[in-house]
Amino acid sequence: MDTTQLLKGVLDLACLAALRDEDGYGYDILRRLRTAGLTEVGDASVYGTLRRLFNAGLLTTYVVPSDEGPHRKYYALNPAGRAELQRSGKTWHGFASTMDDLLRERETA
Amino acid sequence: MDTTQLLKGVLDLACLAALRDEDGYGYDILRRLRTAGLTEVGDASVYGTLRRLFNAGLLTTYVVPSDEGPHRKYYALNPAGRAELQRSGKTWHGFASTMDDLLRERETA
DNA sequence: CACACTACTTCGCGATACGAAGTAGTGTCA
DNA sequence: TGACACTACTTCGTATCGCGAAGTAGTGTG
Repeated sequence: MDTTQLLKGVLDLACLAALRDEDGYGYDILRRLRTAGLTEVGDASVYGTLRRLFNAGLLTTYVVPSDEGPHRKYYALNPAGRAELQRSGKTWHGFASTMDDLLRERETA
Repeated sequence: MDTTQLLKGVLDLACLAALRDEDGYGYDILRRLRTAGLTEVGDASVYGTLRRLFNAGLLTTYVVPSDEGPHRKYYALNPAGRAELQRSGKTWHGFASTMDDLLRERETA
């Protein structure tokens, strides 16, 4: 189900969104998400999600050696990833506004 | 973690919200949620969630026999439930706006 | 040389939403 | 009378997912 994915799989969306404007590697995306406000995201969750998105054919990947530490596995959105980002972004907004309706005082009803 | 609960357990919030203005029994709450827009919620999920909320001490319950079918197990918010509704409602809004920020075009950055 | 930070992987756990199936009461329609 | 549909709830097994813990490995600092 789509809704099922949404009820939990918000991290997918978040990772896709974090990659929209710029390629990034796992550790960096982790920082982006935490900076953005998802302060409690675990590192393993992000790495796992990125791998899942890659396996789903939504991301491309390439390894870049780094002078200041271990190599970095970069991820980038491919067309399918962008499509998915847009699609599930819409789903999210729909879901969020449904929840807002539910939470809004129903005095007017 | 709180965030963990949020990432998936939105159904809890939805059920609490559905009970805010009026007591309800499972099947009815299922309809409320579906009417509200959560069209794909499974019945077992709702029943399970209500039982979980009850076990967590957030709901009271009472059985009412019905003339037009099987008995109905009503649930009602108790003070703890109302507190939780408000608390996790806030958490939800915070989370939702974080997601909106992430999804919003970051051109201004 | 110990430690901290970066960067990623693997493993196992717990929570949970779901589908399927079952039980049971009422009403309808032939 | 019997088949069926709708209401109302329960139980069971499954899949997914986010997470913590642990491990590997490279770099820089005290």
